[in-house]
This record gives sequence, structure tokens and C-alpha cells, in this order.
Amino acid sequence: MAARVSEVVTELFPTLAASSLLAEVDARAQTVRVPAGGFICMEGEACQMLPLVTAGTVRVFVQSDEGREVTLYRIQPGESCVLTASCLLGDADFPAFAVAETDVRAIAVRLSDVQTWMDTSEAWRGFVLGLIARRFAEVIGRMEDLMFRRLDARLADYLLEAAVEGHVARTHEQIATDLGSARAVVSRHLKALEQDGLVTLDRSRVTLRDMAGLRARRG
Amino acid sequence: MAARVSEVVTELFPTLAASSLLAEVDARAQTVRVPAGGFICMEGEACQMLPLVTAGTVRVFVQSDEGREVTLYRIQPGESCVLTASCLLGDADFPAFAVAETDVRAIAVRLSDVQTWMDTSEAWRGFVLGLIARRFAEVIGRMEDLMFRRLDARLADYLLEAAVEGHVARTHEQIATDLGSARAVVSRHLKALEQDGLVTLDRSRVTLRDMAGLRARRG
DNA sequence: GGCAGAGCGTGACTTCGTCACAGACACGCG
DNA sequence: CGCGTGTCTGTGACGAAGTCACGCTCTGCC
Repeated sequence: MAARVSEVVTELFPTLAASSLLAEVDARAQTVRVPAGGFICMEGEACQMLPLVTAGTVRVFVQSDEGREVTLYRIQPGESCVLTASCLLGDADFPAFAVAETDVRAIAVRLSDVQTWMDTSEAWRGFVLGLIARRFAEVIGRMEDLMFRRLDARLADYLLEAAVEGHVARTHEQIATDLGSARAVVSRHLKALEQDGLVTLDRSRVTLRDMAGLRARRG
Repeated sequence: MAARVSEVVTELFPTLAASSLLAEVDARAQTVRVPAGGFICMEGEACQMLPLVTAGTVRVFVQSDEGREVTLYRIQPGESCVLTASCLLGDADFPAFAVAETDVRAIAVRLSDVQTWMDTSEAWRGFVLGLIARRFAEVIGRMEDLMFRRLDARLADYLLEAAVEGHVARTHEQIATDLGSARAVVSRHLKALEQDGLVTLDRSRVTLRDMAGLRARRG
């Protein structure tokens, strides 16, 4: 098991692997799994572990009382739930939700180790601060996007980003929560794109037909 | 001058003063002044100094191409431009604007010192990380607010928060940028509040007339 | 007084969110 | 196979909010 951890760290977290921290992580961290749909962190909670994601993706989002959602960002393999780190280190409450979108594997680092390594390892500090800083900038960028750009432009952008082999295999509902909008509104915009010949629509799937046309609508 | 720095640090940054860092700060930091309206940091810039604000307030905001603005937060005496810190430490671009709202005095810490102290002082680490974490959580909370609450509720909240002796001495334009809205919309809502007897309106000034009524509208 | 600029009021229009409802499709089960 | 149930999508009606345009009223200054 320990061998597995160090191999994964070497591959996905090169910054850490290059340092003397590797042996420490190897000795003290454990791997965890969270099934798709499982919660990683809840709003207002104080988390006990810092997860370094090695497989799968985690969606971090805020939610209104009425159930409306806005996706803040996704955590990919090689990244970490920096909100957790930020809250642990800065002693603040976790202000959002994080759920596993797919089955997730992660290396779980104990709170006490996170703290210790902050004090003892320059590589660890650089790693954690880098993640936090980039996320902070990313969230602010997202806020700009939500506040200033029109939905049709953001939707075109989103489709181009999320497409895999020309398809976006998501429901209008899922797209709406990612964009911070409402399902009905997304449906209407998608319909308009279809009528303009830029996409075709099927149940739970959008197929891109005219990439250049979509790019032209990104605004 | 050096004496001034250490006195100010002791008063406004108790966390730092309690540590052995005080002498260091005393020796190496300098005080700076920025006049009202001056830029502290620009979007996309790499900043050279970390300012610890000792007097005045700094407004941090994002801006659209068309000039619309949303205030992210304000920096009060005893706080710092943590976005700067975050960017320095995490090697990311500054994603917003920061301008002095009033005349501002600050203790400017050189980038190299920020880095050095991160490595050598536990007190400094705790101080900086705490600021970053709280701001991060605050910005996410602000995003929730902007996305999910209605403008009339946010306006009522804002007036109650911003009131000094029953008055809010700001133009509709300023209120709109703080709320991330448009001047005309704010004017309409204020007019409605006036017609309901909750406030009275004058040029560049809103006078609160019915606190309980306003609190009832916070949603 | 007269003028320029800032601040405010207001109507018309567009975009977006909310609500409601209906049709279309997937899937399991008797 | 037919049927029911739940998910997904299309659409109209409406309200909230942003945009644009214009005009009026202050204020300060020459």
C-alpha cells in the first residue's frame, strides 16, 4: 500500500515527489475512496482530512436555500480541495459543498500532518499555497464571468469546453447548474442554437455541429 | 520612523507583535501612503510589495470591459491585500483591481521578506494564511449573495450596514457598484423605499427613517 | 447670472429567472 | 408485449433585473 501512495504522488504531484517529503507522505497518508455522489465536504463543516485527488473529479459548488446551484470549480487528479486546506490553515468555516462527480480516489492527509508540514517543508508550503492562490484567482474569474457575460456566450464556451468527441453528454439541468442558470433558460438557448444549425439535441446529449459558429458566439 | 512602525504593528496586528517578528518588521518594512483614488494593484499585474493597511480603506473589485463593476470586499486597517499575498506566494496573476477609497497608509513589506518570513516565522504564516482563508470564504459568500438574493433585500442590508448615524453618504452610482448592479435599478428601488416611508433621499445621501422596516426587508 | 458637470428620475426594451404544465422518452414489471 | 412511473425536454406567461436614452435638478465655478 505504501508503495502505491508514493508511486501515485510521484506521478501526479511532482512538486511533492521532488522533495524529501515523499517518504513522509508515504508513511503517514492513506488512500480513500468516495463513490460517485458522495460528499467530500459540507458547508459550515470543519474538515478533518485534506484530500489529494488521484482519480475522478470533485465538483465544488454553492447552493441557495431554494436549491439553486452554482458550480465554483472542479477538482481534477493532481489537485486538492484547497478550500479545505484554506479553512484548516486559516481557521474558517467551509463555505461551500464538494461532492464526488465520479468515483473518486484520494490520498488523505491528516489535519495534524498538514500543519506540521506547513512548518517544516518548503515544498509543501509551495504546493499548498500555489493551489490556494490559483483557486482564489479562478473563483474570482468565475465571478466576473457570471456577472458580466451573457448566457448565450457562456453556453457556447461551455459546450466547446465540455465536449468530448463532439458530444456533451449532460442534461440541460446539469448544464444549468454549471452555468449558474435555470434549466428552462438553458433549454431555450440550446433550442436556438439548434435552429441555427450549430448543434443537434438528443436526450441527455448535445452534439456540436459547427465549431467555428460556436466559437463566434463566445463573445 | 522605525519606532512608528512597531507601535502601529503592535496595535493593529497583535498576532505579529506577539512574535519575534516585530523587530524584523521594524527593521525592514517602510510606511507608504496612497492618496484617495490611487491604485494599489491592477488586474494582471505582478505586485512588488505586500501592503498591511494601517489607516484608510481599500476597495477591491472586478470590472467588465464595458465598465460595470462589482466590489469584492474592502480592506480595513489591520488587514492586508491578501490577493496580493496569494498571488505572490502562489505565483498567479492578480485577478482584480484595488484602489484606495480614502487616503491610505500602509506598511509595505518587500516580496522577498514575505517569502523569507513564510519560511522562518510560524506567526507570519498563521497571519497570512488566516487572512487568505477568511477572504476566500468571504468572496464565496459574496458570490452566493450576488447570485441568489434579490436586489431589494441586498439593498436593505447594505443600507443598514453602511449607515453612519442614520445616513448613507453615497451616490446611487456608488451603491450600485458595491451591489454589483446598475445605477438606474438602484435608483428605482430607493425610490420605492422612499415611497414606503423607510428612507428619505437627497443628493448623495440616503437617510434611514425606519430601521425595523428595513430589517424586515433583508429577506 | 449662466454654464458645465454630477446626480437623479423615468420610460421603453431586452435578458434572464420562475412557475406551470404538457409531451416525449427510458425503463422496469406484470 | 402493454402499461405506468419517473426523468428529460419544450414552451408560454410573468416578474425581476440590466440596458439605453433622455431630461431635469442640483452644485460649484467663472
